[in-house]
Amino acid sequence: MPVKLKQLAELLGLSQTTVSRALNGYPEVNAKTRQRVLKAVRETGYRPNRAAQRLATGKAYSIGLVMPIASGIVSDIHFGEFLAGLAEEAVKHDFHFVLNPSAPEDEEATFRRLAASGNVDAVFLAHMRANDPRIAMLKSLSIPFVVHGRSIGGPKDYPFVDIDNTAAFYEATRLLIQLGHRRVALINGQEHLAFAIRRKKGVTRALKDWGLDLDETLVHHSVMTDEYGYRSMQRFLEQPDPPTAVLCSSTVLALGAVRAINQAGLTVGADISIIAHDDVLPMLKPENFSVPLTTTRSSLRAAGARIASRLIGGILDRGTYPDQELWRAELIVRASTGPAPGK
Amino acid sequence: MPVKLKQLAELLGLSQTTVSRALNGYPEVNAKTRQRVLKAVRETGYRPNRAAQRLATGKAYSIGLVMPIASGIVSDIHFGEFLAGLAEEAVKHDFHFVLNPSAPEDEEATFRRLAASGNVDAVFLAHMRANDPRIAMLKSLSIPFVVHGRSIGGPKDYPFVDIDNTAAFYEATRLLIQLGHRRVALINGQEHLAFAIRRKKGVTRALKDWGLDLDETLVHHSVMTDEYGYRSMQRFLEQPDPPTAVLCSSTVLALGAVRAINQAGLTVGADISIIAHDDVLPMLKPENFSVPLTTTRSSLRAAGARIASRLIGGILDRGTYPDQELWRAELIVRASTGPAPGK
DNA sequence: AGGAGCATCCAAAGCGCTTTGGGAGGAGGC
DNA sequence: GCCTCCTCCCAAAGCGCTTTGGATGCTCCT
Repeated sequence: MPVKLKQLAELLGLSQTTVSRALNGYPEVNAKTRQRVLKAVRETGYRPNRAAQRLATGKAYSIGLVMPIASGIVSDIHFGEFLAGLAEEAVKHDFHFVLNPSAPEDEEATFRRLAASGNVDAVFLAHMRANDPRIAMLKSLSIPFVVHGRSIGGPKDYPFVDIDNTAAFYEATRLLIQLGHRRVALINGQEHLAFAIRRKKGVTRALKDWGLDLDETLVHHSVMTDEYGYRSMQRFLEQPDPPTAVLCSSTVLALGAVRAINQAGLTVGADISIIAHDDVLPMLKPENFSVPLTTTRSSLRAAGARIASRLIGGILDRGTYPDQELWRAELIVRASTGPAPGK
Repeated sequence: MPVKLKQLAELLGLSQTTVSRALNGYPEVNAKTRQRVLKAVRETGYRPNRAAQRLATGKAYSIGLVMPIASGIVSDIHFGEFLAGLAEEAVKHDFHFVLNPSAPEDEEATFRRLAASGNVDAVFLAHMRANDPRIAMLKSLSIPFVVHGRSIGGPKDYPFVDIDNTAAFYEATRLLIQLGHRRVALINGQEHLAFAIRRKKGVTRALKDWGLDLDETLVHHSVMTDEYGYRSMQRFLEQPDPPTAVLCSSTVLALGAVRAINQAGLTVGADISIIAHDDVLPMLKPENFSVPLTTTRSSLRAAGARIASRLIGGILDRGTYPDQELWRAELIVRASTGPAPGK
C-alpha cells in the first residue's frame, strides 16, 4: 500500500495543504519546510496518485496522438522512431497517450472528438503539408499543440519543432558542388510534404547560387522505403547523362540507392557521391554502410522527446520554451562523397 | 459543460446510486428504470468522467506497452500495424496507453516498474521467443496480460492470441509440393522468434510427409525487410541447384524476393513460385504485386484489436473470451504459384 | 396474521488529491 | 502602543464517480 498525502502530512506534523503546496512549488511555504517535505518524500517514496490529481485538477495528464492509417502513408520506421522519443519523455513524467488511428479523411473529426473528450491536454501534429489546414483547425479547437515540422504558407504563429531542411540540403548540395559535381539528383519524400518541398528548395537554391540548374528529371518523390530508393537510382542511372551525385531524404532511401549503384558496377564515393539525411534510426546507421555515408544528421527521436517535453511543460506550467524551434542538421562527411569523376 | 451523474440523477428523480448501477449493469435495478436511465443518457449525451471513475474504482483504464528500441529490432512496419489495431479498439472504450520504450536488456525492469506504478491494469507481450522468460515474469508480477504469439516450451497456461504458423506454412508447402515443386526455400523472420521456428517446422513437416527434406542452405533468417528478402533470394538463385519455389514470412520480404527474381530474368509463378505470409499491411497488398501473390493471410491489425478487446474485457469484467486463441491463416491462391518448371 | 425474503431504491461515505478562504503571529509604520 | 500587512500554515470543501449499509414496500409461506 503506497503512502498517501494524508499520511505524509501526519508524519511531518503538517497539513495536507502545506505538503501539497510544497510539492507543487507554491510560494507560500517556508523554504525550510519545503526541504523537510521533499526529504520525507524521498524517504517514504511518496508518489502522488495520478487519478486523484486528474480529478482534482481537471487535467488529463495525457497527450493525444492521431496516427495515420492508410495505404500510402507512413506507418513506417520513421514514425516508430519519433514515437519512441515522445514516449521516452512522457514516461518520465507519468503521462499517458491516447492513440487514435485515423484515416486521413477522418482526421479532422478525430481531432475534434479528441479535444472534446477531455481525455487529453494537448496533441501533436506531424506530416506537415503546404498550407496545412490542420493548424488553423487546432487553433480553433483551442487545444494546446506542438507541430513537428512546419507548414509552408498559411498562419505563421504556431508552436513547432522543425529542422532547417532548406539549409541542410543547401549545405549538402554546396559540398557536392565544391567537389566538382554538376549533375545532382534528389531522391525525396512525398511531394506534398513540407519537408520534401524545403529540401528540394535547398538543393535548387544551392545549384542556382553556383549558376547551375536542377534537372527535374533528376528529382523523384516517393514514400521513403528502400524499394523506392532503389528504383529511383536505377532510373537515374539509365539516363543518357546520369548524375554524379545524389541526395537522399532518408538513409532508408539511401539503402536502396546504394544497392542500385553497386549493382550497376559503380562505386559509391568514387563514381557516384551520395549524401543522405540521417534521422538516426538505430537499425540503419550511416557509418555501417559498406561505404560509410555522408549525412545531414538530426535525431528524430530527439525531436519526439523535445516535443513531448514542450507539451508536458506547457501542461504543467513549468519551464519556458521558445515557441518555434528550428534545429540545424549537422553535415557529417564520411566516405560516400568524393570529387566528381574526371575532376 | 458536460452533464454529470448528479444532474442526470436529479433529472430522472433517482439517486446517483441507482443511475450508476443502471449504467454498470448491476442487477438490483428495475428493468424499466434501467431503460429510462439509458434513454436519458442518450438524450443528454452523458459520459462518465474517466478521472472520477479511476479514482473511485482504483482502476487505471489503461494498458501498458513496452516497445522495444534497439538496433536489430522491429520498430518496423509490422509493429505499427499491430499498434493501430490495439489503438482502434482501445479508443472505442476510452482506454489509454502507457508507452514504455525499452532496450531489451531493461525490459524486465520496465515491466516491473509498470506493474508497480499502478498506471496500467494490464499489459501485452509480443515478439515471443522460445522458452520466453517474460511469461513467468509477468505471472509473478500478477498483472493481467495477453500474449501476441506463443512461446515454445515453458509454461503452457497463459492467455494468448496466435496464428497457427505451423499449419499455415505446412499447407502452403503442401500446395507447392502438389504443384510438383521439390526444392523449396524459406525466407524467414529472425531465428530466435517463435513464429519463425514454427513456420520452419511447418515447412519441414510437409516436406517430410511427402518424403522430402528441407535443404538448410535454402533457409534464411533475418529481419523482415525488403532488403533482406532481396539478398536472400539472390543468394538462392546463385546456387547450383536453385529452388523452384520459395516461402516468405512477410510480404515485405516477398517484395525484395520478387525483385531479385525479376532481375535474374525469371518469371514469378512460372519459373519460380512464391507464397508469402500476408499480415494485411495496407501499404503492401499482395494483389497489387506485378504478379499477384499467393499468400497465407491473417490480419495483424485484427490481432491487435482482438488483444485489446480481451485485455479491456478482462479489466471491465465484461464478456468472456477463450483464454487461448489459435487463429488459422487463410491460404489464398493467386498467380504467384504455378506448376514446377518441367512438370 | 406474522414473518421471511426479495426486489428496488437511497443517503452518505469514501477514493486521494487541489484549492478556497481564512487565521495566527510577527514585522514595520505612524 | 495600535493598526496594517506580510508570511506561513490550516480546516474543509470540492472534483465526479462507486459502493456500503441500510430502508421501504410487496409477495409468499406457514
